[in-house]
Amino acid sequence: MDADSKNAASATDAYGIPIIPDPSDSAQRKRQAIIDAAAAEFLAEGYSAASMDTITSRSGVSKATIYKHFGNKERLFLAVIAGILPTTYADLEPCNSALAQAPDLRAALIGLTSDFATVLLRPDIMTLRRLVIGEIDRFPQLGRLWYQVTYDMNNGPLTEAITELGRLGRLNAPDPALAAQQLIASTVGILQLVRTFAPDSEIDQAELGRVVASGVDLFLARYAVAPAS
Amino acid sequence: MDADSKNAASATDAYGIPIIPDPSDSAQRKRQAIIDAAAAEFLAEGYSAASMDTITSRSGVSKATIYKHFGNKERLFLAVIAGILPTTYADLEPCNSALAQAPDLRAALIGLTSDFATVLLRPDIMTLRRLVIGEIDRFPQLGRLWYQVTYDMNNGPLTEAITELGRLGRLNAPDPALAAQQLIASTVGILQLVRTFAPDSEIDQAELGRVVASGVDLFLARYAVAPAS
DNA sequence: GTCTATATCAGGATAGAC
DNA sequence: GTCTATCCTGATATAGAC
Repeated sequence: MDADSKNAASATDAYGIPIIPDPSDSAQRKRQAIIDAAAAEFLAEGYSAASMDTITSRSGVSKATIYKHFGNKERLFLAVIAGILPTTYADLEPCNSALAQAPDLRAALIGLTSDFATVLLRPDIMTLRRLVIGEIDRFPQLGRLWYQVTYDMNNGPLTEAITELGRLGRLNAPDPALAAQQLIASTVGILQLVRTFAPDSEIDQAELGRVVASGVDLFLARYAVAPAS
Repeated sequence: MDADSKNAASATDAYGIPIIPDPSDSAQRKRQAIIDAAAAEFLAEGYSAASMDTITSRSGVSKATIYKHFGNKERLFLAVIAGILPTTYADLEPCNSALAQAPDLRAALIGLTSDFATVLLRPDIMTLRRLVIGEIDRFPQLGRLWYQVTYDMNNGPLTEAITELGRLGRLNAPDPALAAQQLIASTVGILQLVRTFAPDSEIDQAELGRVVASGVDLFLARYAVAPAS
């Protein structure tokens, strides 16, 4: 389709300067095709039942190429999961910074936890989560990676926000890290637990709102500083 | 070692009455040996990586016998897990009934959730839990079974206790089922979540007590009826 | 770097004697 | 009911040409 390494030596940019392509340009595309095919297969079948033959046919690349790139099945699996994990949580980033300044704290917390729940309950993320949990004993690295990603994306920023709200005199949480865990657990965690064992259950928006609101009220009943009334 | 079906026809009890043994007495013992060996193999390797050959050697029974008893690998797996699940939760039964009459509600809730946590965080139960979660897509029945067992053993009785405490005027929980989920989630759930992804981490009793107590305080801050003070 | 063709072996499952 | 011996498919991984 596009320029390949074969004719790359004669290609020039707008200034007539030869474009030196990454010698592994085609290799990179193949590498990505392998990763995509492998991800689909691993998510559908799990690690052990996944077949390198199936990954080979779906990727359109020969099996020998896969082994040249990734060495063996374990390394391919780790590369695939480690590549997927951070990107799935990327949707959660923006919602934390404004929390400390929100005029209506309850509404802000409900919005935050609802966003968390909506992302984390997505079927593809739940499937990935089940896969990682099931393979933790075989791949302990994935547990550490999962912990780091969820901490950086969820618990870490939330803990900081709770600390800041404490400084502002709006919350009274002696242990902000634990308070953050409690807020997550009593909102997202409840819904996640049910969905973990019931993969095909629909995400009922009304139930989501009800559980999340009740969890936020639980949190505020314990940690909110009573306004002058 | 012991009496087998071969010489059973001549065995008599204390009254001289011939003991008619269950014709499948030896078969039952073999069946149990298969289940034990299979449980060890499945818990160690997962479903797909578990080997019927390994189960065969460890059980001391021939492979053909295993297939006569259980038909195929899937049915063996389901029989094993369905057999283990209820027994692992049997340790939780007694602690619920006395809850409504406890003089010190906070202490009683801390004791209850501590017992829950101590059992559910046991490494063998965590391993079983990871296995079931990882195989949910292949065996949706296990998800329903898991839900039923945990509901009957945990959430159900706890919901009833909260309802009863509401009738007694000691709690004010408009949705007892949700309140029960919140109590579990913000105590056991937090510890379980961490251990799910960190299989080798020790269960720190001090941390357990701290998290459980804080979760109970969270629960009571929202639902306890203030005593006359 | 990439492919075709193949080595090598373990997997689940069964036939048939006893 | 139980065993021994075996079938056959599919698995991961590699050798060697281009």
